[in-house]
Amino acid sequence: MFDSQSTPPRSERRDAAENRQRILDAALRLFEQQGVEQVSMNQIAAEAQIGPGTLYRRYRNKAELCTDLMKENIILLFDNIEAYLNDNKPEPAIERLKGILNLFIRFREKKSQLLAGVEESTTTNRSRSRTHGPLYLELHQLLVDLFDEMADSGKARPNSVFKADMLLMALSSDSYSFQRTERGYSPELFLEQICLTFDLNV
Amino acid sequence: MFDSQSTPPRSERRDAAENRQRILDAALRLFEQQGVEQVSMNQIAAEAQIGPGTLYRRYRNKAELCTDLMKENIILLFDNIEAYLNDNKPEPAIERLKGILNLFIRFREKKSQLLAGVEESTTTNRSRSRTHGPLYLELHQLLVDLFDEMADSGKARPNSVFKADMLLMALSSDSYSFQRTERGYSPELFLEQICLTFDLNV
DNA sequence: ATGATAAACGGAGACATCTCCGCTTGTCAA
DNA sequence: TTGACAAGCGGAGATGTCTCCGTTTATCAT
Repeated sequence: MFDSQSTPPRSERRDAAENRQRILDAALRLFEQQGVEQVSMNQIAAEAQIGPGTLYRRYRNKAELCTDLMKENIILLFDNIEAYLNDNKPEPAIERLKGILNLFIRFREKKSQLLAGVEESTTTNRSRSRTHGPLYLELHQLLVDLFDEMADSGKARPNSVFKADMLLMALSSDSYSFQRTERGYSPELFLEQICLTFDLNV
Repeated sequence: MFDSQSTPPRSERRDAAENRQRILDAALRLFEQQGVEQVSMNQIAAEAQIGPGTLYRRYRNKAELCTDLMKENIILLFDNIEAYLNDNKPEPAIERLKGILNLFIRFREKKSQLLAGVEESTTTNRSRSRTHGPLYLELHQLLVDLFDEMADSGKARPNSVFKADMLLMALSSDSYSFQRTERGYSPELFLEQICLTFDLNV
């Protein structure tokens, strides 16, 4: 699912592989020192001792780089979710949904900076990086399935795709960090409010 | 409410006023020709025949410039809303809320480009232009009041401030244009889905 | 009028994004 | 091996954002 660029069709050239690693190392180093936000593509190229062109050949923007850096963590997140879902099969869909939201919010807390980097969408970028990344798509599908399951044994069915879109919007870096910092919500209170607002209660 | 920079404390210098007009004219011209997105601050400065420094002195970024260009339209929007609220005092709060959402969506349709410009928030910009502009704040207050009114005569009360934040998030340029273009919703269907999702029904 | 003063100007320049294209280098078939 | 060639490299440069600061200019009290 997430190996689309780490395992290209036919073997990566040796020098290219080395540069990839240099980039990843350099980025991680700089991100730790100065914060994701503050580091420019230029700096990363310099730190990795490659030209800007080489960097941009591989990653069209910082968001893609961050996504690559997060790959492992994203896989872990989905492993967690899968395990959670397996352990809680008998729970009602709504309960499992809450569980997933909880896992995602913890994930967001732990990796807030890089995750913000992943979702960063400079208006200049033609493609909607946020909504088209694997993280979004995968989560979206998960939510849609749960909403559909809830609707099956329920009454009226709001369009699950739309509902999932709105929920992910509400959980976006932008929204979440606004609520955390400006409105002063804790992760727990935030989740509670989300449940109230999106009608996710027993 | 919106005259904070068009009527400064003590009279604007004559040359400054002239430049302001040159900027506004130039921006409008270029925006029409090439689309808001495509026009750079540089181009605007050149077209207005002023230095970049002069442009940035007045508008810290394109979003501020767009806000200024939208001032009249924003005032008109709120006039419309006020009129609507006056004409529909007896309607239940939920009905009035829908009316407002409808007005806002029409507004968004009519001025989509400039409005996207207003909400543009390059991640580099420290200040959250979207959530701190007068448009957001005013709308937010309106929504909060209506939610509070609904809660008065209702049962449980989700935090109105939070709910309003989420609703505005859902109505943001990002979210709206995604639903319009990628999900293929018409303005009417979008509104309907919003009502379903946020539990705004008779 | 005129001079003091603060506001406004403008453009050089620091730094960022992103592309283009000639050069280099790994790879694989022969 | 080796040679052809696609893949990869790199840095100059186009364009953009945004700031700094020496210079100009409008305004107002005198």
